[in-house]
Amino acid sequence: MAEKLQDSYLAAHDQLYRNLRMRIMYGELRPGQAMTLRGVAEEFSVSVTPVREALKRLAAEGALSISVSGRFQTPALTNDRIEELAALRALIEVELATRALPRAHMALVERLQTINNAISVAVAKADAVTYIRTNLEFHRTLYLRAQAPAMLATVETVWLQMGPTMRALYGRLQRKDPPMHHRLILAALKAGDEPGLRVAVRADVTQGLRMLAR
Amino acid sequence: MAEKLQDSYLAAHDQLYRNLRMRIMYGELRPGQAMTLRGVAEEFSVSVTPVREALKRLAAEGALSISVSGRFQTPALTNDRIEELAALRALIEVELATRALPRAHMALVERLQTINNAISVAVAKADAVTYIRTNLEFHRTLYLRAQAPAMLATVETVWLQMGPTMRALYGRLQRKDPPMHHRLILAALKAGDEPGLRVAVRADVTQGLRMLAR
DNA sequence: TATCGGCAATTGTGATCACAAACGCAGATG
DNA sequence: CATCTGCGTTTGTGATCACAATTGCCGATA
Repeated sequence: MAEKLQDSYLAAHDQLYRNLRMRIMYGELRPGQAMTLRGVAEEFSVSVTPVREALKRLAAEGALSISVSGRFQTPALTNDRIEELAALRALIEVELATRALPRAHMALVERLQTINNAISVAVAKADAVTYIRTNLEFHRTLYLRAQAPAMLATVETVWLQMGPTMRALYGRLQRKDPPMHHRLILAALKAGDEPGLRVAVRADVTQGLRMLAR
Repeated sequence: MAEKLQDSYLAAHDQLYRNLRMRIMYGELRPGQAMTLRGVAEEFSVSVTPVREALKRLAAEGALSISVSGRFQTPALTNDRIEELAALRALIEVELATRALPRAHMALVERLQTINNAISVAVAKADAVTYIRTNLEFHRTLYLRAQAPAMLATVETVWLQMGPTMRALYGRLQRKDPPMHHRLILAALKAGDEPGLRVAVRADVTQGLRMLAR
């Protein structure tokens, strides 16, 4: 195999996948944005073969939609689908937070508070991409403690599908308030309050949905 | 594009994907079973290019695992991961059933009963593959009524990951009892009993987990 | 008999090419 | 001014090839 295993070398298609995945999940691409095999191939100076694998993989995860003729573009979600994805987030993330709670020590809460400060800065600067990235980092850091890799992978797929739409929503809303629900989450973590944690996580995840129903 | 759109022609890699996906989800492959690009290519009389796309896609969905050197094989799940996947099933399928309940009319219940009879036949014949397929068909038929395609797709991915393991489990257990929990589900559907439905679905989904903790 | 070393076969990766279908813009037509 | 018709360009698909790394088997050695 051409895949060098020494150190942490990654195959070309895997580098492409990770790079594009970040772009999509963190809202750097608008909904409906088209991508072509040769376009991406030229941008990354590779042939179309690894690009095809990366785009197909992203499409399989719902990060890209494929037109009937096979063209790739970021998905433009309907309101119904947004509601569904938000409900999935609520279901899974409440469970992940619950599983993380007994393992959440002070060091974790402090790390979360640091991330929370970064979120506040991003909000103040109205930097949508940084806001989305740090916000997801907050959630991921908490859920990593749940020791539930399959659940985390599933919810990350949901985040991925919502990426372009979240960018469009947050960019439109221009919210100015710091992350209120995150403070509730931190308080519940410190107090070991499981019911309170579940309510706080559910509220945080569902919050974005409310401003959709404008 | 080489993709003919007339009628319902599918690209070669898509045919491969669907075929292999069925094999895996319905337990026709054992855990840890290896697959090679050239092996599959020869079996389906195509080149390695479409095979690579199909296998990569399945790997992205967790239906196949990739070794450090890039080889493909069906996943051999740890007990922890099985517990996680069962918990995901419980979370999502309870929600899907709840959403399907208000739309579940008599015709649907009758279709479910027909499928249930087929399940009993498969159990009596100790046909693990048919049992798994018809059992999932029972669940899918119910959940289709929920009008929640993203949730259904997510839970199908979970089914996919558990396919080979379920085959190994059911093959070992040789259960003889007809689907008890399914009768409870049907009764709750007929009665419009949402709490009862949620309990029945959760029990049905978690049931397989218990015989794992032998 | 068990273990190690080495070589041949196997395997995944990425580049390149031909091909057919869809796209998109320009020009003709009403 | 709006709509349709062509035609060149763009795009995804699948086959093939060279390559490098892994695998696995066979024989040598202790």
